[in-house]
Amino acid sequence: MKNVVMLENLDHFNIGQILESGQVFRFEKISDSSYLLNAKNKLIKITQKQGSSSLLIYNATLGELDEIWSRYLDVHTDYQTITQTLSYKDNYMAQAVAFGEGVRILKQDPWEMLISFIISQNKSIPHIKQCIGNIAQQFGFPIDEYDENGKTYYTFPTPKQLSYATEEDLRACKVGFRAPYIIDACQKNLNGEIILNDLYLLSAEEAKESLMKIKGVGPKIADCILLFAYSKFEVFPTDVWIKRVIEGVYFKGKEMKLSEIQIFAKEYFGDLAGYAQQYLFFYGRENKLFK
DNA sequence: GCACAGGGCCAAT
DNA sequence: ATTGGCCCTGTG
Repeated sequence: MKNVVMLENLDHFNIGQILESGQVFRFEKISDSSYLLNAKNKLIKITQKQGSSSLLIYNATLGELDEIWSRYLDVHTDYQTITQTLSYKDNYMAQAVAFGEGVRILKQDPWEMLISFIISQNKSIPHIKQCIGNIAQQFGFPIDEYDENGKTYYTFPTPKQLSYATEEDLRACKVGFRAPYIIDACQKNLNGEIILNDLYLLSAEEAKESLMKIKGVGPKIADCILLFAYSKFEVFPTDVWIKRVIEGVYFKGKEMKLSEIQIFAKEYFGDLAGYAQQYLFFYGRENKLFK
């Protein structure tokens, strides 16, 4: 990791909060201020000192910073307006934003998001990470060795690479009943039934409909893909955590249907729903609220 | 040790 | 529209 580049004057940017907010799975914390991040077929180390507005990215060049990482890390979005608008909504939202002041929504790879969130269903985050790691190790390419621990890291497999996996192979990666879903995603991708790059151009609604043709992709998983890969910020992925938070904060603890929560979020948060979801998720989960 | 839930979805009522 | 079952693992 000899190349290092620096990003300065970042506000509303906390790499720890960004990575720990449940949107990304291929990272590990290696010290109080450093993370290893496996993305874009590369392994980088990101260091941000406590409270600092600058970032060091190891194993990256200036060219890669411009062409890859500034977009991936969403450094050009103005979060001042977003956080302010949401904070004015209500007191609870203001607390959530204050707690997760440095959260940003990454622009990740659609294929990796598709498979990752198919795996995510009815699993806890550590388990999701483990399965994705297993799959990368089995079907991806090795990348740089990280010389501080001598461990080998792997790229996320392409659709072609992953299509060589049998159901048995996938089950060996501990994905369980999701194995046929992953196979279906590979097939629909390779035979052109779904062209992931085309979904950028569609509305969130159209793109969601398309994603849900894949087995194992329901409304929640489709919304996660739309938000974390396609930057469709008007969606509101509603999982058990968010459901409990919304019920607790906005409906006096009354049990609500998913469809009702979707309608509420769209109406209340508008085109910032995706950001709102991310702050609420991070706040609720880190503090084990409404459990 | 064992019940339970985990960033849900499918298939059968 | 509603509900049971699901691979597997960490937690209490």
